[in-house]
This record gives sequence, C-alpha cells and structure tokens, in this order.
Amino acid sequence: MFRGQFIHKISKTGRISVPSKFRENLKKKHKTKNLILSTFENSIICYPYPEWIKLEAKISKLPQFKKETVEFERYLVGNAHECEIDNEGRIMIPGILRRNFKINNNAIFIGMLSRFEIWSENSWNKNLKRSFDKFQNSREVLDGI
Amino acid sequence: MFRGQFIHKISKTGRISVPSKFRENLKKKHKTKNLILSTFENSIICYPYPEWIKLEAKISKLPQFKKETVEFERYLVGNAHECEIDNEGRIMIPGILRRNFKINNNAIFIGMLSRFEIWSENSWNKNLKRSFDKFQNSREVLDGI
DNA sequence: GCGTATTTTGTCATATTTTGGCATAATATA
DNA sequence: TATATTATGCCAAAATATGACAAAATACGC
Repeated sequence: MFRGQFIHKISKTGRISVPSKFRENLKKKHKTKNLILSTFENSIICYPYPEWIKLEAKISKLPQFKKETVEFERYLVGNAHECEIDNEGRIMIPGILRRNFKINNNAIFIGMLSRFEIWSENSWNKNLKRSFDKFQNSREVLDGI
Repeated sequence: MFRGQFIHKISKTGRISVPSKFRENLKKKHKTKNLILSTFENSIICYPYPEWIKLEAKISKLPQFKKETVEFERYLVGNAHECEIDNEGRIMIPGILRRNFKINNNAIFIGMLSRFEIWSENSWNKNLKRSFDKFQNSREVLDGI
C-alpha cells in the first residue's frame, strides 16, 4: 500500500525520485517499474501500471455515450502518460503535466493506498489549509466504519 | 492497553525510544514491532500495525473517486508512516512529521488505550490549558459509560 | 541505602536514498 | 538539413536512515 507524505526536489529536466517506500511497494506488490500519471483535481495521480489497466477495464464498461462517462474519460484517460522508473529510482514528469500543475521546485508525494498523488508545494499547502478542518470533522466517519 | 504519560528525548537523527510499557503492550497484545504514525489534531497518532491494517481494509472498500473518500485518504493515509521498533526500542520519526509538528527536543507520549499519541512539549503544554476546561464540559458524554 | 537490571540516550561507522551535473541521444521545430 | 528542445544514461556528491555498541539514567529488589 502507498502511504505517507514525502517532499522531493524536481530537477531542471523534470526528473524526480519516487520515494523508496513507494518503489518497494511497486516492486513487491505490483511487480512493476511502470506508472501511469494522469490528472486528478489539483494533482498528478499515479497508478501502478497493472492497476491502471484494471481501471481502464472498469471504465470501458461504463455506458459509452453518457455525458459523465465521456467527460470522465476525457479527463482521466486523455491525460494519461506512461513512465518508467529509472536506475536511480526517478521518473520524468512530462513537461505538460509540470506546466499544468506548476511543479517547479519541490513536489509532495501523497500515498493513497492503491495509488499516489504528486502535488506542487504551493497547491498542497493551499489545499491543506482549506481541507484540514473539514477532514478533522469528517474523521468521525471512522467511528462508523 | 496504552496508558500514562512519558517524556522522552529525540535524537538529532529523529530517533526516539518508545516507552517500554508501550513496547510490552505491543508485543503481548498486538504481537508486533511495527507502528503506523499519522496525524491527529496537533499530535502524531500511533497505531499498532495490525490495528491500522484493519482500518485500511475498510477505507479501501470506499468508492475511489468520491470526494469524501479522497479527502479522507489524503489526510489519514497521506500522513501515515510505517515504522519499526529497533533493537534499542526506538523508532525514527520521519522528518516530515517532525517538521510538521515541530518536535525537536522533548516529546510527550500519551497512552490512549488502543493507540497512543506523540506531542511536542510545546504544543502539549498549550493544549493542556485549553483542554482542561473543555474536558470539564465534555465529561457529560461519559455518563453513558 | 547499595548493587543489579532495565531502560533511555549518545556516538560512530556504514548503508541507502536523494540530488546534481554532464554528456549523449532522441525528438521536434524552423 | 540544421538547430533547438527535450529526454535518457551514467556517475558521484550530499543528505538521510540504519545497525551496533556503549555510556548514562532510571527503576527495582534486597
């Protein structure tokens, strides 16, 4: 499972090292070095390649011409980029994603169990303030489950 | 059960020894040397690994793209770090948590039955004042017990 | 109290992870 | 085709984490 938060530096050429804990999970659990990066809310969402394939299978079963489905596909699938982890444990985030999310210097990795997200430091901090309180409240949900 | 309050020193490299009473409970009751540290209000919350896994199992059944689920995962899982107790009885608190909670020198361990918390000395002292009053009000909740 | 056992803390060496730099390769652009 | 841009491979420095050992502090039994 992907968990935790890591802050890493991105190089001028757009490379960034994937947290070693995440790499370990990719290797052990998903047996892959490949990721699919796409866009989700204000962050780059990263799926282990095999998980992505499963997701695609699910999506393709959705009603093909329904408005919501089409938009969802356009958004998630239309922005998907495959990338491989190199020998130093890094990936290269495609320029277009870097520009869209204004990731220049520091990036925040957020573990989300089956997948993880990459945020620019800026928007993470903004997001944090807005949602932290909300979260603290919604945490009572935990008692229910 | 985790009970009581302990104050321990944190090393320059971020290691701190888990109170031996807590270690004993982890061993006897939970049969584990592993903890998950996450965030809760102004403190680091520590779950025995097996307990955390139960929680995760529940979370991962929730719908993946639903707003509440995502936010929930982002904060609870996104702050969760696994760590193992070493031969000296210490854990290493990841830098990012240390920074977020400004834990530099002394840390306070607070037993909370099924889990425990780690506070920076500073925020513990601040919290203490506030929470005493609150407790006086909230104690009615306990009437049911 | 004193001596012993346990727990906590400090230190150092080693290993791993992350970052930076540079040269070359591939791709796009004019 | 030439040139600029972007991507990749490789090496090494810097930062961080881990393991092992021992000193200091604390708790415990007598």
